[in-house]
Amino acid sequence: MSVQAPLRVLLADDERMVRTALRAILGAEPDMEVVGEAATGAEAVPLIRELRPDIVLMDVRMPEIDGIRATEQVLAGMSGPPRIIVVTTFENDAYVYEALRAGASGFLLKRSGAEELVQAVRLVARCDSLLFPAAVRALAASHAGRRAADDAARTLRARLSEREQAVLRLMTSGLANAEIAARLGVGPATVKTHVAAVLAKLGVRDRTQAVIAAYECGFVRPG
Amino acid sequence: MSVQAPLRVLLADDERMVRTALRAILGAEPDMEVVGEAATGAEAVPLIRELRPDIVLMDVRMPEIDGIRATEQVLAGMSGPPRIIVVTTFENDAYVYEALRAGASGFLLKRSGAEELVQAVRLVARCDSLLFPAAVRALAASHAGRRAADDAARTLRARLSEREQAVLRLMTSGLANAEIAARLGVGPATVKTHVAAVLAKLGVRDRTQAVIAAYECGFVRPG
DNA sequence: ATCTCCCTCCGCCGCACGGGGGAGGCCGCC
DNA sequence: GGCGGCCTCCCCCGTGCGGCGGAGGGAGAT
Repeated sequence: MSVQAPLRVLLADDERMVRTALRAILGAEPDMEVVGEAATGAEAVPLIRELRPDIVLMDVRMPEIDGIRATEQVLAGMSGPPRIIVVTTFENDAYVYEALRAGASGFLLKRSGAEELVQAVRLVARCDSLLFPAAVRALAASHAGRRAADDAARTLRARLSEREQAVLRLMTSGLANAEIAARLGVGPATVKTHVAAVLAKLGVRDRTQAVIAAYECGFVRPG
Repeated sequence: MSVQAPLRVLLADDERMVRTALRAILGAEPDMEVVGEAATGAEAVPLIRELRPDIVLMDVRMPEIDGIRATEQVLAGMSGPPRIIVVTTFENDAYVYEALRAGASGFLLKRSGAEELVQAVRLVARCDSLLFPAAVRALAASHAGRRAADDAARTLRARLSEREQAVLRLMTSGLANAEIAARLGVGPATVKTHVAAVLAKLGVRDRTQAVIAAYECGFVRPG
């Protein structure tokens, strides 16, 4: 149950060393697999269409077609497109904004540590929210944010069975397992099973993290 | 620790029977106390200023001054004003909207059951968010919503000590007590103490409910 | 007909969590 | 000086939670 299919990641960066480094970091994670590399935006777009990775780490500055445009093209021309994390060196607000407008699911700085990178990939894969550098949070209120959140909620709904969604919803109401069982008219053991499934599918440790994920994904909305 | 000072509630409704009913319902709760009643808006405003209740249940339709205006006047003329829940018979969107504009913290229908009523009072007392009837949710994205949420976050910040806020913030990151302890550079026992304080002050049962409250209050914002 | 997924439920187990109660040091307020 | 709030930390204890493994039945796909 914990050994789901690994996350298939594609790297798009013009610097070979960066790609090597990313591959090393992500390859060390048992649940991730780098399925392809591209050195330019023009290379990346068809490769992504062919390989259909779960996640793309997309550099902003690339020859021929930059990362923002490549993101646009990928998202425009695919059904069930991958989640794209835009990677850049500088905290340039314009880039962040454009990346969001283009439909990127995440934004990451190259100076980020390995741990942060891995976390970001997992989080985006889990619910494709866009909440990494603080800079993004401020902008998230705009259109791009809403669209991405709705999108996230949809994919989350798709991944969870109906019963699991119901359980998650009740979890986000602060109910304990026994209370959820009473509400749904099933046994406590059944609820435990569903909760375990939700935790596994969301890739989280406990119910608190599940509730957080539900909020961050827009699966539930705060008042 | 669970026996904090009871919530001091004031009732403003022109129908005596309604007041009696509300008093009966709220009086049955060990943590609530009805400290006063008013039959008109004109009566209510000075009474609220004098008694300084935590919560006001304010009817919309009242003689002399209606509930909306009374709400405005109370909030305009007091420091540390009470949280006002506007009560009405009909799901009239205009009323909801006006109530929010006036600064009400909650909106409740008279047809609500006793359970929903006490829940609403507790929730508003806890974090004065505004999320009861589904009708409110739709409007909450507007200015009034933002303002109230900011307000809520402020009062929440005021109630929690600095350390407690830090702990709550880390809780909303999905961290366990031991991890929080590591981040803050203190012992696990200390974190447990802070967590217990947060739970008590928020009036919730466990860390999951605390995280939910934090989101609902706008203490943390989703991506 | 077989396979897979979902829903239902069972046991066992370890542990983090939360409740209760206590304690010492620090600071600011009255 | 005393009192209260905050931060720090300790004990014990019960239990809800989550991990692990198993099981049966029903629906739909191929």
